[in-house]
Amino acid sequence: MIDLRVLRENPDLVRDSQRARGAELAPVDALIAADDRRRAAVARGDQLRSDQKAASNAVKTATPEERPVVLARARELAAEVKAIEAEQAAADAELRTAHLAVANIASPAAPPGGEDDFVTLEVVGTPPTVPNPRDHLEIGNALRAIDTDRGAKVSGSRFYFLTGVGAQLELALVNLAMARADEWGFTPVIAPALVKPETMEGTGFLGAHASEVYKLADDDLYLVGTSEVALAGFHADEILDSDELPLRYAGFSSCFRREAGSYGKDTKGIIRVHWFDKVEMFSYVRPEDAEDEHQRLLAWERDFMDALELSYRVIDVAAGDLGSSAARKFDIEAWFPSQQAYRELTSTSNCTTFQSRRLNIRARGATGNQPVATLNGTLCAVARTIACLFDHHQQPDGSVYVPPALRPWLGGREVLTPR
RNA sequence: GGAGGAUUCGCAUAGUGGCCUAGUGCGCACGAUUGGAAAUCGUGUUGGGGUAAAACCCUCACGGGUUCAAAUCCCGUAUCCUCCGCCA
Repeated sequence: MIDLRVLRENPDLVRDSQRARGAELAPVDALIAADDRRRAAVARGDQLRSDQKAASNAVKTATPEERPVVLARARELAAEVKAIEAEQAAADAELRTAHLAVANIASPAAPPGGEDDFVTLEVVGTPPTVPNPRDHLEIGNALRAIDTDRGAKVSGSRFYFLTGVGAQLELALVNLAMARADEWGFTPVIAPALVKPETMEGTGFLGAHASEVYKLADDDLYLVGTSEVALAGFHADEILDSDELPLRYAGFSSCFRREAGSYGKDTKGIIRVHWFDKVEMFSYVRPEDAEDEHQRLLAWERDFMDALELSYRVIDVAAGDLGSSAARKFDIEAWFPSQQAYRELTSTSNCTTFQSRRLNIRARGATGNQPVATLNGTLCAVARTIACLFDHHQQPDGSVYVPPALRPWLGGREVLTPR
């Protein structure tokens, strides 16, 4: 949710953001109107309640003669209060709906435009030159590391088994990611993959992308698409101590995505799947520290890419391609030789105070209690990272090079060789 | 899945229809006292809405209901605890 005070004082800031996102302006005007209506309803309701309270107090001090009159007046006011409260509840609901319909105010620094209007900030490393590169699935099959046929048999399309060295590679990546995060000061967390509707809504995933989310109808629970959801919900309805910020968590969980509307995209292999495991970084910071923290998260993501010896580029995602919660987003896209293309491996978003308003997360400070800023960043999305490692580090002889950082968890192996 | 019990301002508690504008202790903050500290004493200390600032309104797990009036009575829900059943 955006800050209604900002909207009241500077509505053009919000309108500019909507334009940059390529979104409609109507929801902004609807929100302004709903805010006005609600405040009017609150003022009327408060006045009536005050009157009714006075009338009710008069009942106990009334003499027996006065009592019938006083009581009648109190009854009348009670009925009016009941009516105005229904009106106020309707105005509240209307405001909430209008409020949820407006995305976070995009950073003025975010490039305007849509998916293709990103700005490349940096290109790191040199893409390897592999003659006749094979894709990750061919390599994974040869190594008996990835089994999508049996994944499909057991669970359907976009499912897979990791077997043998594939399974070990997942554990190696997760261990490396968690060890690094721990060094950087993150609290390691194993997070639940099932969350309540209010948690899912609070993180902004039930808006435009609701069709991406799996729901368990019988239990009123959602499967998370990222541990960001659980890590954001972790401090919901809490007032944090300003002095203990920043709070940083590295969460591991399975992630589930319906991938509705992505038919035909990345159907081969494990780049786009319905389920994968991920280590996600999540920070709670003071609002004024959010931009610096965003740069730190990006730096940590790059550090991990560097440890895996991948070549990649960093892009500044355009306003129109931001999630509804994000004010700014940087993606790291790694080079896939078989596709001769950069593909997204990590993504870090600055959600400013948008999520914390929805989830009611504040910090106690000198100027009162204020919403905190939340930021998230992928440390390692396992399946896609394995796909990239196979593709990127394939050797002409069919083996796959193992970067030193992963070797401690792979029995010291320097290369993976088909048996 | 079944049977009981619990949920009050950071923590512990008091509170069975109007004097609750929620008391007390601990903790915390500030001040007094002190050479400095402890102890002691005093003051303050839930959160939100609203306003130019006030006034004012809401908040006793949450949602309904009864009543002129609800922390208190009634119904439902959630969470936690104990026991039974099942179970990795």
